[in-house]
Parts: sequence; C-alpha cells; structure tokens
Amino acid sequence: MTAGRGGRHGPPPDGTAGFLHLDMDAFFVSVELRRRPELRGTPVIVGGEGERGVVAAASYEARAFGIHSAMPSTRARRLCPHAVFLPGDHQLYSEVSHEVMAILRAVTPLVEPLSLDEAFLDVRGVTRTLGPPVQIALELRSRVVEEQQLTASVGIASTKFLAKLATDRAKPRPSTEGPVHGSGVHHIAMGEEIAFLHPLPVGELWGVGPATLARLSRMGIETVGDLADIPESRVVAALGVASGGHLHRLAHGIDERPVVTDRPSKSISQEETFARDLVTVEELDRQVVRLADALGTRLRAATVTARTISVKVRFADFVTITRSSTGAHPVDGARAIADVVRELLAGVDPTPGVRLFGISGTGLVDASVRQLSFDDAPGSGWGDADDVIGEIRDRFGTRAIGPAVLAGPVGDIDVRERGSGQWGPDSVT
DNA sequence: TCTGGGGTCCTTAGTCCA
DNA sequence: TCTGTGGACTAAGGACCC
Repeated sequence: MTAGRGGRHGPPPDGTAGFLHLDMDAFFVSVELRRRPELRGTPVIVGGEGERGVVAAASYEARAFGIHSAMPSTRARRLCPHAVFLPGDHQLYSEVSHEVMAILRAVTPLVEPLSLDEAFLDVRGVTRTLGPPVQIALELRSRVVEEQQLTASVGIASTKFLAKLATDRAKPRPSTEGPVHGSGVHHIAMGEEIAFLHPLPVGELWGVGPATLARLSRMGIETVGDLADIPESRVVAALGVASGGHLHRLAHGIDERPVVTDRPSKSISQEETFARDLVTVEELDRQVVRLADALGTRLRAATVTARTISVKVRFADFVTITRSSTGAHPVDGARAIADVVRELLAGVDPTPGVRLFGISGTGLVDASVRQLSFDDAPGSGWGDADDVIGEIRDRFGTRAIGPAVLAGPVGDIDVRERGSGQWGPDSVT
C-alpha cells in the first residue's frame, strides 16, 4: 500500500511539512546498554572484533575518538584501545525494532521502515486529530523513551529526503567532553527548503557516495546549490539518466517519492568473509554446501523460491567476481541451490585465495505459486527432506541437523545461526 | 590502516525475437 | 531476403545505503 503523491492529503494547513524521518540514536549500542548499564558513559563498540571485523555501531563516547560504523575493528582498536567491544545480537535488535515500529504504526499506518533503526512516516492524514507534525514527533520520541528506554531523533520536512537530512540536525554530537545533546526534533518548514538545502556539501545528498562525489568535484560542484545551478543535461551526461536526473531534482528540493509501507524483498543473500583465505576446491565446496543450506532455509522461511542464483567470490587481492544463472524452475532446496552454485563455480580457481564467498537468490517467486519440478514430485526425497530438516531445526535449533559433509570429527555441525558472523569472522582459526 | 553483511538500484553489453 | 529497430531478458559489475 502506498500513500498518495500529495493529492489525497496535501500539506497540513498550518505551513508545516508532513513527512517524518525517525532514526534511533546509536541503536545497537543503546540496546546493549539497557542490559549493560555499567557501560554507560564509556566507549562501546558493537561489531566483529577479529582481524577482519568491522564496527557496526559505536557509542557517542567512542565516536569522540573518530570511530564510526564500517570502520575496520583493528583501526578502531588502535584509536581507542580501552573501548569495550560487544559481539552484537541481531535477533534482539530485530525484536526491539519491531516494538519501535509498532509505536510508530500506532500514530499512522503510513510507516516505511528503512532499516532496523530508521523509518519514514507520512503524517499528513493525521494532523487534524493528533496535532501538527512537530507535536507528533515530540510525542513519538517520548513514547520510545518511556516504552523502550531508547532515544531517537526526528526530522520533519515536506519530502522524505529533506526529512532525512533534517534528522541529522537533530542528532546528538560526539565531543571529547562527552556527547552533546541534540535538539531531538528538527523541522524544515514549508518554503525554507532551498535555503536549508543549497549551502550543504553535495555529498550530503542521499545517493552521492565517494565515486559520485569525485565526479561532481571534477565538474567543480561542491554544494547542493552548485548542482542545482547547472543544466540537468550536464548532470545526466556525467551520471546517467536515472542517477543524474534524480540528483538534479533532489538539488531543487523535488522528491515525490511516497511512503511505501510494504516492500517485498527482491533478493535474499548469504555471504561470509573467512578468517583465513580458502585455497582448495574442497574447502570452497564445504562452503557451497553450508551457504546453500543456509540460503535454502531462509528462502523457505520466507515462502519464496529463487529464479536466479548468483555467486560472489572475493579473492585475496580484493578482486571480486560474480556469476549468475537463471533456471527454468525456481529453487529453494539446499541441494538444488548447491547444484547451480557448483556449475557457476566450475571455472573459478580458488588457489589464489578466496577471502569472501557468497550466494544469493533473486527473481523471487511466491513459493505457493511455483510450478512443479522434478524435486517436488511426491517422495522424490529432497523437497521432503528440506521440510523435515526445517521442522527439526525449529524444535532443536539450527545446529541440530545439517549436511553430513559439514560434520566435524566430533560430530559438530558447522551451520551458523543467521547473523552470527554479521560483522566479520571472530579470529583466524 | 586495508576494506563486513545484507540489501537496492543502475549501467552496459549481449542475445533473442517480433 | 536483408537490414534496422526496439523491447524483454540475462549477465556482470559498480555504486550506494544502513
């Protein structure tokens, strides 16, 4: 379901804007601090602590040392040797996220989750009953604090992307004297959009990353205003029709994207960076079996099948290749996925060292409408076996059963819980 | 200082077909 | 029959986001 493009509700009559962007403050860390209150006020990092791990989230005390998310953990450790590393608990963050989203949906059904800790809301239809957007934002913040003991920042504007930029202005700031409280809510009033937008560095636009920033910089474009001032045709020539046109419109404050409440997944993927590079076909094949098993489990849990299976191999020198194959019948079984993956890997030589291997399913089809294939024939074995494996794991846990090839010398089965390797391998084994 | 995992979207190029 | 065109689809890679 989607909101109208502005026609159905229109802006609130009081000159305020109707889109909210809510972003939880240091979400993963804040959730951890609820159960580790003794760590409040100290540098805390959630992420992988191993040599190839990265920072998933950092407390504002840690950020004062220059630590930020996606930074290699080894560097974070150098910047702040006394920081406390926590491994992260994706399951818990997901549960808390659901509870926060429920608070938002109590205000309006027009909620678009962007990630576990962020969402857009379209409140244009509820201002008559709940008051102006600023009042709604303040109310949301206090409900999140009361019910979850977590803080959030909220941006309000006439479009989604401006609301997101506004949230940045509302955020706490790290400093060497400790976190500086933000305003919590920042409102870009109707008519003030351009004055807010044009002085900003162009890199703050949503969709301008390092590569685009470098291209724009070569064109002499430093601010959003610079981008707005040049003809759209020049931006399109430099960045392509879709990106160029989109960014040029954003620079003029134009963003007609509605809040989309229900976005079906387009792909499901499972990948892993190894603590030690794989160098033999046998080692790689063990990972094929393991990841195919994991991907199949997730596809079936989502009741979808994948028309296209892709593999991704990152070598020790960071050269990354992808291979994909679209089959006549969509698949969701571990064996069928592994068969496709092995075909795709037929010409891939792991001996230079494989640091990352991943597989993904795209072209997702509702499993209930898939066509019957050989594997689905009654009693053919594998479809039934996957179902039984699923039931056993539901009852006894993920590690209770798995492919025999993964069983170690003591019968331990190397099937990781989803998310256990979320932020990199723990250590070299 | 080497650079995770899970996603989305875009571009380019090739193929098939009407 | 030959050539051109354009859409749909597939594949590979890149950029970006949290």
